[in-house]
Amino acid sequence: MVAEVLGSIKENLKTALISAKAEGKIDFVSIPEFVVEVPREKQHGDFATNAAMLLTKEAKLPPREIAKLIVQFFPADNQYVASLDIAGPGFINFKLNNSWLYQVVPEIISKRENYGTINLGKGMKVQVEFVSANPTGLLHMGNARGAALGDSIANLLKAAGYDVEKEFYINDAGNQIENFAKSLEARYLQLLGQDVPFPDEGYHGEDVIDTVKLFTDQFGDKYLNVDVELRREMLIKYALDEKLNAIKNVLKNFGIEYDVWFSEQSLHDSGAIQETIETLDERGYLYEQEGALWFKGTEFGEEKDEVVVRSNGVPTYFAADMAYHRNKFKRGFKWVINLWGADHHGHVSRMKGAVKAFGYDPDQLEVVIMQMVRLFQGGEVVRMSKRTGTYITLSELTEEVGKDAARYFFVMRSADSHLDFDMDLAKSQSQENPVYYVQYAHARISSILRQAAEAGLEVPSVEHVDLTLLNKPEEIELIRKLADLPEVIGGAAQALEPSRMARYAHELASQFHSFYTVCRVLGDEKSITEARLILVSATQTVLQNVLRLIGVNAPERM
RNA sequence: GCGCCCGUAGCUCAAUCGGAUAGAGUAUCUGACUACGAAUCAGGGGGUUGGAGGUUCGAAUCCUCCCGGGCGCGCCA
Repeated sequence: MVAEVLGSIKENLKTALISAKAEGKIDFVSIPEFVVEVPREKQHGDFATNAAMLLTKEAKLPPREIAKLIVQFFPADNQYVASLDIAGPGFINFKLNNSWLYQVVPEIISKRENYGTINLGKGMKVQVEFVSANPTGLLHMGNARGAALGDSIANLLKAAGYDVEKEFYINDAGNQIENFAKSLEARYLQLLGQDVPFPDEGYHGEDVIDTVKLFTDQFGDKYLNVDVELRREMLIKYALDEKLNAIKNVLKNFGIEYDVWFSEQSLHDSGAIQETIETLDERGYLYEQEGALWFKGTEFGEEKDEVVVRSNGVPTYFAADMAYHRNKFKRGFKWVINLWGADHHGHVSRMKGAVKAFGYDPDQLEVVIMQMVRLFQGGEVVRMSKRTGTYITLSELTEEVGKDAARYFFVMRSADSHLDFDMDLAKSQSQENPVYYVQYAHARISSILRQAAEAGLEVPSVEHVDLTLLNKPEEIELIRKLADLPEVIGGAAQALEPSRMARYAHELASQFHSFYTVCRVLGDEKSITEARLILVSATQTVLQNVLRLIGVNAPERM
């Protein structure tokens, strides 16, 4: 509905300018890309445009003069616009009549869980890859942030009409896997009473010992006196499987299901890496130096070239990553989105360089960089270190804080700001905790509808109710908020910013609470009760839709 | 040293393509529960947007320099 209103205003603004030009009042070649938006200040009307100011240079007239002309020539028959005002340096403010708002409510009631979706993506194939942690340990707070953000971004893009696939890239190859194998081996031998040193660069976490215990429960000392290679192979095979399953489970408990789990090792096995290297070589982007094979990153604006095959013949992680991204584009994704931690930001431009080398548009690859998470507990920073094993895992987070609060906290902040995660606040079941504010609004609504049902009052069907009875400021404002959802989803999807949805959820809840304080739903006048029941039901739907996008539950009681 | 991100109210953060008087939450102060859930609402105070220049009708936003914090800069991933 907002889209229709905006469209009609934009159209009429253009008509006004063209009419003014035809009358010789103003001269310009083309109409600039002006915006019609909701002003920050309510007193500036329902919508405002900067069109007049943008034309200043070209028309060689002061902005307020142009604004006067626009107002003068603005078609009088626009069904939504009640009045126009010129304000400030040359803004034109529109005041609307409320007719369009009363059309929003039935729209929500009829679309229900689909209200808010828009067809921005037109079915474009998009891939969102996130978390993609090494299967050598447990997921930590950083992974958790990536999980919450990535899943919400995927949900947003789906709601905006994209054809989305969620993918987890399993880093199950390379040096860290060998390192992991050595750690497992050391723990295994230690467990069997051997006095062997633990590798310096090994994985010190307790969970590695747990994994080896499980292995030993099953196989005992079967691999004590065998070839080192075989022992490591069996250990790593078992451990990767076990770790990956653990990761899948933890993410599932966090409300996240992937479409594809993609193994790095499979790129080695299938020859995809070799093929990628050959392709780059054929195109002349590789050269040999000091026994290694290098990618000419500098030809794509990089600071330096990168090794793709080491002098020992083993391809680097970068080689695998190139093959992986080539594979993504070969699968037909038109928009490839990666969520990376800030510690990987240095890889963005070289990955884009690689994409370009394959002949794809580097802009089709979009890397969302998220900054580090700092954990606070008892007002103090908790240092997290994988080496020493002192870190909060995602499963501990889910258990202690709960999925809803945790996901809300991660999504609440934009990805590129450092996140201070306050454990105590997230855990607290008090008014300080923002997630309850939103959920409480939903619980309140559920309670009203429950009591209405008990009293034999069902939510009536819209066509039999006079919605214009909803005319108090709190009611109008609430409907207004409900009307914004599609636009908010569109903006958040394009900007890849799920934090906007958390903010919207909070604003909507706030508007509902204000309404609730002023307007009694279950009252004496039947016609008003009916209209308000519909409004409340519509609000419930919108709250549910928004919370679903960010993976937070909408409880009926709390 | 070079590159990227960040610096906004006491604290945690917004501000969508450069727009109007920089907004929320929290903390603090004042007020509201004898009908739908007070995990709520209404209101007050709180700012040189790290600093200095510049660009223009207009800058938290863009440019230059400086200060402070984080993260990178490997034949690791």
